Amino acid sequence: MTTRLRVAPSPTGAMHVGTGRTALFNWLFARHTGGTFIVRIDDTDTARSEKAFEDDILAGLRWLGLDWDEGVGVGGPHGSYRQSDRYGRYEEVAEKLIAEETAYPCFCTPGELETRRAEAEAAGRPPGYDGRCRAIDAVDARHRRNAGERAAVRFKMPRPGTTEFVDLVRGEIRVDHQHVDDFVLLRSDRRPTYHLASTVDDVDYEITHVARGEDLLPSTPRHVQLTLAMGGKEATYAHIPLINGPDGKRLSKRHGAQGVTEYVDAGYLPEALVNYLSLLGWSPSGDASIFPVTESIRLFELTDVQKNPAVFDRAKLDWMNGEYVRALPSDRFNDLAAPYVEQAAGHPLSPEEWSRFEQLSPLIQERAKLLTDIGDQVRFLFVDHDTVVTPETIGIIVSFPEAKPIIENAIERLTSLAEFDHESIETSLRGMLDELGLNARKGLQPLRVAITGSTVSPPLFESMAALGRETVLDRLDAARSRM
RNA sequence: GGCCCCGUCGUCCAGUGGCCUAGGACGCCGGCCUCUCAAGCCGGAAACGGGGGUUCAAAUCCCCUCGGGGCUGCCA
Repeated sequence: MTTRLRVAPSPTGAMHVGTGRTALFNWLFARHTGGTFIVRIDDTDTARSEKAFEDDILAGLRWLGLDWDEGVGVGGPHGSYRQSDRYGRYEEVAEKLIAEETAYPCFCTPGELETRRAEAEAAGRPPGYDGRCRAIDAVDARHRRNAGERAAVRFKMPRPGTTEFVDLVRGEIRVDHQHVDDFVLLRSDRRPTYHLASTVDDVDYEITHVARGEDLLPSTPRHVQLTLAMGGKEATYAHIPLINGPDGKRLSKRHGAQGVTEYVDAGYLPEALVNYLSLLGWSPSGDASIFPVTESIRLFELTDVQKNPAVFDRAKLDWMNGEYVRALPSDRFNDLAAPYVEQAAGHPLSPEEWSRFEQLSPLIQERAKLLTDIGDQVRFLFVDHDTVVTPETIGIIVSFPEAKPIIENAIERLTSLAEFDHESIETSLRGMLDELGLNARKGLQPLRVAITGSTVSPPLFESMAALGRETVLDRLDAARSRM
């Protein structure tokens, strides 16, 4: 039997990293088993669904490299893969269940339900639906509906009864229907609820494995009973633990970035995020922590997924991203860096400016954790001396002992250099250090600040070579005259 | 409140009765290297929530307890 898995995001918000991880696990399992991965849009919440969110989610999936075989945008044998296109089908199922008396019309209004819920809670009774309309005779109910009375449709939860199923990550689960109320299938405006739409689609699309967030675990009995009532084949379930913030609470806005797009913008590489996410709740074996996604596909099993929730650790993601950035082929790194370099420069780069960057690029690559780190490291290459040699930087320069002789000596030596390359500069300036009796640690800092405007920079000799003699002397000169 | 799920270093994982004086990774601390910063190298602190059992032997099995999370909508 070939596996069919789906991810069914709801376009009521931007794509969350939790959605990304759930999608990743579904995708890994589909790829591991040679099955089919499907993307369906759960947009039955018409009030909150937005096309822009759908676009964000699809873009996020693509960015992560989670390609799908069937679904929105690629089509397939099951129609549009967008629930708002399938209202007719959901009504059809609901009516069929009413006819078979496994569902019934409910004439209670939202207001009535609300007051009864409040009463039940006050009295210490379970707040779920009390089943009032379940007792209405089917013929009477039909007359009332024919007469135009508004009704929702509720599922007749088999009672007494229990649902038992084997969850791939949690093992055997058993729930007494006593604790599951008669949930709404179709709203009184004829739109389906999540439970109906999702279950009907899973049955119609012949989904074999449903891997989703643990928050859906309590409603799984509803889904399996509904599936059975439809005469469908039960899927195998796997409930994946949620991702928490550092405080142990469900990951949310106050924990910082939670949208996949935010990670794109923050300069993360998709391979790094995928690698990191795959490790949240799962591990390939032993000690490996950096490994290609092909390795995850090879080894992934839903049964190996962790039961307990994981905390999203930004620091570890950052480290991992650095690993991936350093591992990039240099031309690939340059391509990725280009927009950040231009942004730092404030203008499109001329070929000459680009070659300045390229000279330094390997050293930048080693030092970048995030792509967004690049700008600050290269800005000094493209600005004029007034931006670098400011009153602030002069203040820092003069705070170093011997700053003045260092700068004067350097100007003299660099002016007379035959070749202005990294080796010549280094030889020359080390000669200066000897002459002044200074070690490199102390003696080079004033120059670094005068050249780059900061005490932290790429290696100095290479930076000078990339900048070119004229600019270097210009900055040193500006520094000397302002001290 | 009720129902369900979960509980190994700060964090993510390994560990499925003896190989555990509990292993790795991130982070943290210290050192080395070093022109700053990274990277790299070396070293260190750091956990089986608690209590009872079962067993020759328990992080691993059972019970209780405590703690955390989820659900409890005509949201998904």
